[in-house]
Amino acid sequence: MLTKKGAATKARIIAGAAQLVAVKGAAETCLDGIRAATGTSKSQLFHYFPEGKTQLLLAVAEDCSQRVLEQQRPLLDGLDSWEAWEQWQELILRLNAPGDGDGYCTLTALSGQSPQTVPGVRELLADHLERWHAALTKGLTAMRADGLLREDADVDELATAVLAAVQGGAMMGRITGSTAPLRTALTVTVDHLRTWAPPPPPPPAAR
Amino acid sequence: MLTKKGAATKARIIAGAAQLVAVKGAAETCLDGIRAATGTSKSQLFHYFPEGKTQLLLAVAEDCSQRVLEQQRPLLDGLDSWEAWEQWQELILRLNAPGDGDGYCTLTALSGQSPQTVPGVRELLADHLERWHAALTKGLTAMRADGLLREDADVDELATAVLAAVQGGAMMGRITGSTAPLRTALTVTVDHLRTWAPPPPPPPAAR
DNA sequence: CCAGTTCTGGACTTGCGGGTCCAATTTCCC
DNA sequence: GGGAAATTGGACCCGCAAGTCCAGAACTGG
Repeated sequence: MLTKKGAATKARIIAGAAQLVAVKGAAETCLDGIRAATGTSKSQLFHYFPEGKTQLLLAVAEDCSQRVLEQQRPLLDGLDSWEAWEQWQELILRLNAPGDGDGYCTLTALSGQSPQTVPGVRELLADHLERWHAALTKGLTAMRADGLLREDADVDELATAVLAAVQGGAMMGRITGSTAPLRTALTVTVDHLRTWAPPPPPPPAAR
Repeated sequence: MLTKKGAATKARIIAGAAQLVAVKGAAETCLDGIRAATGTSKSQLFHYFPEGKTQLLLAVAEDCSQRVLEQQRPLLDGLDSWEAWEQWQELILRLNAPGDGDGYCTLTALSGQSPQTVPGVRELLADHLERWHAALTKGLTAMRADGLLREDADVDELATAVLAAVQGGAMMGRITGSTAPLRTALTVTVDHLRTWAPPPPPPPAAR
């Protein structure tokens, strides 16, 4: 049971909490801050999240995980050509720009902190990575089937490397306050994918 | 002024705090826990770190940054051959094994949390990455000079990519509880370095 | 060995933040 | 329109953890 108004309030709480977590970190975000930021009262917080802060943080993590993947669609599901990869790269860079931090910063903030604190977050993040990885793998597999990658390319490993580059690059970017590391890491890694393109066909006459 | 005994106590506090931070996270590590773990009293904590917890955490971060780099030496300073890179890879994997977390986990724990909380940590981490990056770049530059890499290789970018792979791989490993992602990311990225090796000299007779 | 400093133990204060409670109000559905 | 259920406000409690304080022990240099 949850009326339209109730659902709206709940969503508002999650959004506000995500914002605060992204800015201040999970531990430094107190319920009273969330209350103030969302124009709610303490009782509402516990009405919608009876188990308190941990449940709320978990909901925030779920929401952000969803959002992060959603923001990459439909590109993420169609990484089956070099053009698609290029567009995706640009999208990733744009999403990691200093701005709002619509989920990105929030998730990473949680990933650094809550795994030890909030039960379930670790599993959630693992699942998140898994889904992301699966999408990359799917695209690479399609490319291999299309002859854009050599038959002996290990798409699984390549996908892992790309994902690691994104995570690592983003983390370095957060620390240095620049998008350059992410841009470089992504570019280099996707360039690496290209080294797995089959050799150009020998000149028609030869062999 | 700091007697021998005093210095020992201070070091003990830092080490104990680092341990706790690695396990529970910075926010969840309370002074009383540190006190208990190091067999000290509250007054000692504030005697050696008058500014309290933030100062202590910063000291921990400094110590770990030092240690992380130190653990990689002397290999880190001699990455000027493919053999050296291979050994370094293995060392990194070993250091990121589940075990003790001698600095590794601590630093990453801090990097995810304290930048917003403890002033100075962000700068410290940026410096840490910078030094690490410089060492990688130095090795690659030497290799390029030795003809192990093509002249047009961008050693700076390559170093960034390697570093991102390490960071991202380690992060994914922490979440999934496996060293596989790091191993894969590192392997793939170092393999990429190899694609920048100059083409093998054409067979002596030919051309 | 003896001042002066450094080091140590532990009790105490204080504020903050998570969580509880209940009474009032609104919304939903019939 | 009326009653049950969902929603809201805000005062209150409580424990924990940061930080303070001071008295006493241990160490240092001359």
